[in-house]
Amino acid sequence: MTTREQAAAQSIEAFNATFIKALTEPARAALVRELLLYGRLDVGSLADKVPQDRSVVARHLQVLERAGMVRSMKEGRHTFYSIDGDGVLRQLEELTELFRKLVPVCCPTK
Amino acid sequence: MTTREQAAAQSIEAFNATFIKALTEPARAALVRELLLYGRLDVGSLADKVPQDRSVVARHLQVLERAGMVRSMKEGRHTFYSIDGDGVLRQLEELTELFRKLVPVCCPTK
DNA sequence: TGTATATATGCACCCATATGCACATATTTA
DNA sequence: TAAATATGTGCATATGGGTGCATATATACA
Repeated sequence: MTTREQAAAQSIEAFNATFIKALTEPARAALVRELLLYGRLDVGSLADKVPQDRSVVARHLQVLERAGMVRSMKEGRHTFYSIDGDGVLRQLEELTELFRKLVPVCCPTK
Repeated sequence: MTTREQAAAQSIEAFNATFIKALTEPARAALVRELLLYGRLDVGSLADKVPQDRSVVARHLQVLERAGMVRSMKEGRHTFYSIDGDGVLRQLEELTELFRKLVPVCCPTK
């Protein structure tokens, strides 16, 4: 496998990252926005701020958590969610660093 | 508008960026992969390498171009596409830098 | 000119997934 | 224990967007 093939494979894998896909749904982006604003909310409070049903909100939050965008903390009957700032930043930095190395190999400016 | 509200608005806008959404479609990712491998191809050559119809490939390339992922160059009846490596890297760096500033404001680690 | 080639667009179809309801599960409180 | 509250899950439906066909547009060549 050539360097170029490796680079192509790596970058595709990186761009396919779950954490990027999670944000391409407007409803999920709206939830992220509320969490950025308020820092920490439970499912019900979030559901009050968006048009979707509580069950839908709960499922979107699960997707965001699997994607590493948010963390959850159970407290009694409530589940509080908050943005995983460090986690997101780390993923963004890795993606940027990878692509920084790839550009000279894959797609040099003529 | 508070600093926090500004930060939330900025980051949502950034994550909603077209260039991120463009890559979450497998067919488009496959086209990017071919372009990373071969550097520069016209629509027909790309269509030969993927299962989709030529019309579909043409449309995906339009999306990728609007997203700043690829550049196009018309030469006669051919349209050649190539990865906009510097453009992609710049967008990734801006996104990372923005979020780096946002984390202390929006979502500090407890 | 006329024909062939390359790409782009209008349109209808289909599929993945977002959605909401009903219900299940879990926890608190009277 | 019973009732109320908070969240999660099964299931049927709706919807957005990817898909291919037919066609339009543009360029090259005879």
